[in-house]
Amino acid sequence: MADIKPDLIPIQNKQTACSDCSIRRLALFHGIPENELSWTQKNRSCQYKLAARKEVYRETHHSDFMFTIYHGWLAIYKTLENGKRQILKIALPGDVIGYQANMEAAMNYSAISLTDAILCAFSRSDMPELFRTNKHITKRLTELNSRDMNLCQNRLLTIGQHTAIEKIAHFCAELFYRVKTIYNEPEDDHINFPLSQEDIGDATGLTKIHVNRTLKQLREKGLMEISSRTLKIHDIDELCKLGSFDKSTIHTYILY
Amino acid sequence: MADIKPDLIPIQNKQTACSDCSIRRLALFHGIPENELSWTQKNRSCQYKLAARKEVYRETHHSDFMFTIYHGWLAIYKTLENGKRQILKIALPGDVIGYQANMEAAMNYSAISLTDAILCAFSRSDMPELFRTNKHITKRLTELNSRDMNLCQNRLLTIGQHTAIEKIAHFCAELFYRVKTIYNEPEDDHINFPLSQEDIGDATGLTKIHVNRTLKQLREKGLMEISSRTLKIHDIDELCKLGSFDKSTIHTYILY
DNA sequence: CGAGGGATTGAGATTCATCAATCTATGTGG
DNA sequence: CCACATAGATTGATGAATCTCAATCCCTCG
Repeated sequence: MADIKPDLIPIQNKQTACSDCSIRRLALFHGIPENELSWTQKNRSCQYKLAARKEVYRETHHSDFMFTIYHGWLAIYKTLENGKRQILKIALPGDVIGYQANMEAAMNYSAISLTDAILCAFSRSDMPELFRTNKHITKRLTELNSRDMNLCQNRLLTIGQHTAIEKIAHFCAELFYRVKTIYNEPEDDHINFPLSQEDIGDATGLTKIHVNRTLKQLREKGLMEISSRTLKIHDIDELCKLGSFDKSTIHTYILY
Repeated sequence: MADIKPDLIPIQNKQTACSDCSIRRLALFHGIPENELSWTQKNRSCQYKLAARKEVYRETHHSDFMFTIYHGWLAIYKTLENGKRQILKIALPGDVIGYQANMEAAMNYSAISLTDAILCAFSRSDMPELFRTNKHITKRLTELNSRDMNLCQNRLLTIGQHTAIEKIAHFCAELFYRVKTIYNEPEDDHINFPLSQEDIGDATGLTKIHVNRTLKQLREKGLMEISSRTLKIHDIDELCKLGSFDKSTIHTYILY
C-alpha cells in the first residue's frame, strides 16, 4: 500500500471539528446523531490542504485513505493507453472520494485537484469497523453512492445520446445547480469555474477545439458564457431545456 | 405507489428456496451466514416469471419492489424526449435492480426483459428495516452497488473516448466475460446473445446501421461474430485489446 | 517584457448519422 | 404446408457532426 501523496500537506493546527463542520448538511455525516459523530472526529486521520492541479489518486495505485472534500473542486477520471482521458465526475465540497467496495483493491480511477482544496482523510482500513459499528454512517455512505450512481447514469445518457451543444449545456447546467445548492447563493447567475476547455472536452467526450466552437454557439445563442474562470448563465431555463437537464432532480443529488 | 406490473406472473408453486439458490454465490446473499439467510426467505415477497421484452420498471414511475435476477437478461435504460434511448446496463442473474437510496422516490431508469426471466421480489418498504437489522446484507448491497459504479464508469470511459469499433468490442467482451463467469463454462467460445443490433446501438451510443457496419468489420477482422442470437468469439485477446477491456478486472465485478 | 498555456479560427479529413431500398429469417393465419 | 406479414439485418448514397492539423491570438505570470 502506498502512503499519502507528498502534495497533500497536513494541516497542523486549526483543523475544523466535525461538530463545527460548515458543510455537514452535505456530507457523509449528515443526519448523524451528535453522539455518533464522535466516530468521524475520532477516526478522521487528518485534514490535508493541497494546491490546484495536484494528483490525489492514480488509477491502479493503492491508497490508504478515502477523503471527504471540505473545500475546493476535484476531477475524478480514467485514462486510456492512447492518452485519452474521461472525466467521470467533478467532485465538490461534501463529496466522498476514494470509497469503493473492496478497500484493499487498487484505485479504479485517478483524482486531481482543480483548485486549492482541503480534504478530510479517513483510513480505509477503518472502514470495515465502521460498517460493523455505525449504521447511520453506513446508510449515509450508501445513499451518497446511490446518488453518484444516478449522476453517472445521467452522464452516460448525455454522452451517449446527445449532440455536442447538448452535452455541454447539460454539463454546465448540472454543475451550476450543484454549486448553487452547495453554497446557497440562489440569486447569483454566475459561479467560479476552474475548468479549462480541454477539461470540458474530457468530461463530455469532445475535443477542446470542438468545445471552443460549441461554447461560441452557446454564447451567441445567449444561453451562457465562460470567461476568466467564471461561468455566467444568461438563460438557465433554455440551457436546461437544451441539455435535457431536469433541475428539479437536483435534490435527489444533493441530499439534505 | 404503483403495484406490480401485469406482465410479471407470480410463480404459484415450485419457488426456489433462498437456501437452495443455485446462484447464491453471485447474488445479494453471498457470504451471508445461514442463520441470517432467513431474512431473505422471509422477506422475499414472491418469485415472478415474465416473457421476453416485457417492461419491469418505467422511469419516473413508482414501484413497490426491488428485484434480484434469478434467471434471464434485462436491459436497464433511460430515454430522452426525442425517443433516443441509452442502455445503462445489461443485468444478468445475480444482479439487483431497482435499488436506490431513496426507496420512496420514483424510479430513475426503466427496465425491460431481453429474454424470459425469473425475478425474486423484495418489498422496497422493507429496506429500512433491513438496514437496521442486517449488517451483512447491507454491506453486500453496498458492495454490489460499488461494483456497478465501477462498471458504469468504465462504460462512460468507453462511450466518451472510444471509436465505434472499440465501443462494440468493449461491450461484447465485457458481456462475454460476465456471462462466462456466471455460468461457469470457461471452455465455450460462444454465448447466447439476445440483443438486436439496435440494442447494441442503444448501449454504445451508435445507430443500428453503424452497428451493422461495425459488426461486419469485427467479423472480417476475425475477432467475433453475431448470428442467430449467438455471439461467437474468434480472438478474445485481440477483442479485449481493441476494446481496452481488461479481463483481469472481471473479478472485481463478479464478486465471489 | 518574454514565455507559455490556453483560447480562437480556418481548412480539410474522417467518422458516423440519415434516408432509402432490399434482403432474410421468423412467425402466423388460412 | 404455404403465403404472407413483420421485424431485423444488410447495403448504398449522401450529408452532417466532429476530429485533426496548423496557425495565430490573448492572457497571465514570472
